[in-house]
Amino acid sequence: MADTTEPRWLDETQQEAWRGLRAVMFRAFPEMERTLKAHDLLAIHYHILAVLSNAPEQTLRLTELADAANTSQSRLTHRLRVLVERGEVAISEDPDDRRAKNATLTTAGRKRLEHLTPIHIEDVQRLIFDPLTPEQTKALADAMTTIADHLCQHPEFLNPS
Amino acid sequence: MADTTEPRWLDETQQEAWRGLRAVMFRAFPEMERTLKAHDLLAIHYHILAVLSNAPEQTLRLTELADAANTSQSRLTHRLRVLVERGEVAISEDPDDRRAKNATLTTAGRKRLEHLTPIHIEDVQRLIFDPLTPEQTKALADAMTTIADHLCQHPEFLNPS
DNA sequence: CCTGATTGTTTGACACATCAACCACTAAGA
DNA sequence: TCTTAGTGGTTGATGTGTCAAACAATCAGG
Repeated sequence: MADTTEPRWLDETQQEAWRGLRAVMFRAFPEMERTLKAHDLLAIHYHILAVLSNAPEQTLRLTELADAANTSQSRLTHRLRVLVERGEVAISEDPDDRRAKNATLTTAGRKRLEHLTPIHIEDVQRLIFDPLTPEQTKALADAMTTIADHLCQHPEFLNPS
Repeated sequence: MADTTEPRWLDETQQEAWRGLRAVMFRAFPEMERTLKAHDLLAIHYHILAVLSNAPEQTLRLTELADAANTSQSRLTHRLRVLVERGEVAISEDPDDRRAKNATLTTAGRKRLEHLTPIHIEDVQRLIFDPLTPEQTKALADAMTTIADHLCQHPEFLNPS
């Protein structure tokens, strides 16, 4: 049966915000991806390395890694293969739960990350933050954090997941 | 030769903003895509229809359409095929420039869009705007517009393009 | 008019993302 | 300890995005 409630149309401000978000999403992110690709890495590869480097012992359970890298487990498995083959990440069985595995950043992985980080950060500054005043940056952080928290705290909002 | 200038590290606020942007990018957008997919449409298909519906005569040159939909021409060609097959978009040769083609929204396409828009808008509200105060929304629009303008006005910032 | 450069669009090969189905293991209840 | 449900992770088929290369039409110079 059809939903007869009136659609919640976007107001002027929301339309602006939404247009801008899409432009950033579909222009800035692919651009960063291209830069990383020139160094034989996908953005997701980079983020896997980055997330691991911030983890205690440089190690994370795969499920946590997938979550922290904003990706699905299946995608993580697929992309991780390359990093393991290159010796930049090592996988080990978890002693406490034999279903689980842990991923650890290797020395080679760390080296790779340290080399790439300045390059990637420069893209982020150039494409995202350069045009913003400090006040705009602060406001952006505030809004994005609010949205992100809402997304993560209400996973039931997401479809099959 | 190595670049010896110090990398422009992200400060605390920038890191927050960047983390949030990535979370939204990699959680909210795919979620919207899933909703549209349940209606046999990719997000890009939806946006093609939406952009056309706002164009004068519901018609746009393919290059302009690609730009307005934040996508590459090649991707546009590929995805347009489906919409043309379904009779939701019509392609016609441009009389003035025989290289060019124009895309027009058909009645069927318009119907399709009108049906889908409330569904998609609801996702946008739910996943993006619901947790924000009007002030946060305004600030978000301001920041995103600034970034997006900067991106579009400096296409030379983008790689091969 | 030629010529070369540029613009508008299409094509095909390949790599990647997605999803559902799957296997292995753990946990909770009877 | 059997059973069933749930969790952690992997797999493979399928469709999509990307890129470089192509093509055709126009434009600018000589």
